[in-house]
Amino acid sequence: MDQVDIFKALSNKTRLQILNWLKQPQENFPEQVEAGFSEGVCVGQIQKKAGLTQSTVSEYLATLQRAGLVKSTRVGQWTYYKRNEEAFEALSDIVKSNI
Amino acid sequence: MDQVDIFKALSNKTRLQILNWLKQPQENFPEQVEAGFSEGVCVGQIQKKAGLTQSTVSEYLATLQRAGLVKSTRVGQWTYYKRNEEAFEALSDIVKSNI
DNA sequence: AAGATATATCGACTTTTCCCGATATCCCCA
DNA sequence: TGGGGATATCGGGAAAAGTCGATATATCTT
Repeated sequence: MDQVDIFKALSNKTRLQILNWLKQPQENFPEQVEAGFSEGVCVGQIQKKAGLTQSTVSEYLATLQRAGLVKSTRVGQWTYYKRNEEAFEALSDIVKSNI
Repeated sequence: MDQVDIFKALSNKTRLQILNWLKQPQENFPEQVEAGFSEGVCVGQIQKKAGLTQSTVSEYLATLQRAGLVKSTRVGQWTYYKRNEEAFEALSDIVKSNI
């Protein structure tokens, strides 16, 4: 994945919002209690909050994952997404000294 | 200028290259000697190196400037562009802690 | 004042992105 | 083992971005 694709993934208001929501899953996704948050938040919760269709949100999450910005875990019928913090640190360093 | 527009400005291989070239103007634009580099590099030099048309490069530089990533100075018939390093530091911080 | 040069803007066309509905796939459970 | 729920993928129409050639604007020179 090259830098252009990372920046493209970040070039969308909804995708930026999703990343931001995933910083505080407990606050932003109160409905998801039983499953805990260690694996992340499932697609349906994110979709509901984003107010876009399921297919759009699924595609957005795939885009973020291809860029390396989130990681996913499948548990039963659910896919949980969470931030990949290492990627943000690496990107921050790139912006600071390699662009 | 919001974050989305900054990331959009960075979502293009040529624009990333231009930003990178402007980190070392002396090395990357050896033809531009007489004018010095304190004000930056003029559009024509950047265009020649990018290998795209004048209108495209001019538009790219305008995009980078709207995003705050470069600054321009008009001197006679030339417009000199240089990096706005403060913007990169600010963006690095945003990526590290605000996205 | 006129021509030359540098840059910006405009109009058009192509490619990409956005976002949807429909459908397929995967997994659970009665 | 079949129905239902969660997610992924596909196909498409609308909007935006990429890129060009042509033209406009600004400035320098003579």
